[in-house]
Amino acid sequence: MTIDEAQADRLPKFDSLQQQAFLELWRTYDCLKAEEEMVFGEFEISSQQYNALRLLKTASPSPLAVSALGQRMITRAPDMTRMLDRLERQALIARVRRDDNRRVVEVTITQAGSKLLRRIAKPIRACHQRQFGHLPAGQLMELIALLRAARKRANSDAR
Amino acid sequence: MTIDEAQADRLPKFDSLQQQAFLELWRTYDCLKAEEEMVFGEFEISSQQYNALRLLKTASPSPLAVSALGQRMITRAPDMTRMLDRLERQALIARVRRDDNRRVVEVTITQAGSKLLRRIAKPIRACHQRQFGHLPAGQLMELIALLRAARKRANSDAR
DNA sequence: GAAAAACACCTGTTTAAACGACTATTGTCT
DNA sequence: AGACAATAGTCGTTTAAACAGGTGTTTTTC
Repeated sequence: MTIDEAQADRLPKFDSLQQQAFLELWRTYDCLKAEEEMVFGEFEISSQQYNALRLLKTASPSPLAVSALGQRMITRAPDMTRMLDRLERQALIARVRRDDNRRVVEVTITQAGSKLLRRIAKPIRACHQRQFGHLPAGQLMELIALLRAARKRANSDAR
Repeated sequence: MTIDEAQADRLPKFDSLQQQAFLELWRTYDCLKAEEEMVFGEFEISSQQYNALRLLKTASPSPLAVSALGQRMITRAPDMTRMLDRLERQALIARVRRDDNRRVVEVTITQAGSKLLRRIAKPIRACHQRQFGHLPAGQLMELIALLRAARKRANSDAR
């Protein structure tokens, strides 16, 4: 082992501020996500699926093409098909192939889907309330602004 | 459909601040995570595995029991065994069953593991620099503080 | 107007996550 | 000492994520 390696070997006890920020983001997200997923779990749905249903609900009564839906998802889903398969199996969405362009499949939320969304709304709101309710509105807005600012660069040149 | 349901049907265009905060957290995390995973991908490792290696490095030269390692992971891993299997297959860690308590398996990072950690250090630092470098230190510290504050409740009564 | 390119989605396959049940070892209680 | 409970890790199985390649459809190009 060279002297350089020996030096590099002792990792800094405190990471850079940037690294620390990422770790805190990770930890916090993970913590809150776990709680959220427990709520979704009771309704036999994943947060991704919930996200998709919400997007469909917002679009309704218009349908959304699979690709359009995919682009709007928060977490990029490389396999929309099978995710929609699962939602369809639960009768929460419906798919129809468009007639004037038979390549695209249009997705709509069903009544059952809307109903599920309504049933899940309150528990989810309560969950977020538990998570962030103890922070005053000013701090929340600040947090939101900072998170947006952090993403701004990433959105502009990367991705 | 009842009148109540019809009302509940139109979801609010703007969610509660709490919900908005969670969404921003999700989006930001997802965005940054994706970039980080590309870096890890070049080294054929996942962020979870990196996390484990770092913990082992911090403990070294002492070993860490599987359970101790599991508890320190950021994202709770319900299957340490197979994750360690993969690291062991890459010769990045070593496992030895403890003699005075043959139930526990002690894990140590190998030389190859340390070396990988050293090689990956710079690209990762650069990644976080790209992600957060454009924010002034004051804002970063504020972000860190807010993220910690958000977690505080979740840590105290839940989990 | 036929061939090639582009598009939108689907499918096959490999890999890892998740959940429980299971094995081996140690500690506790009478 | 022997039964019972607790602990530490492993393994089996189901389910979903990821990636690449494939199919049918439309648009473009010559």
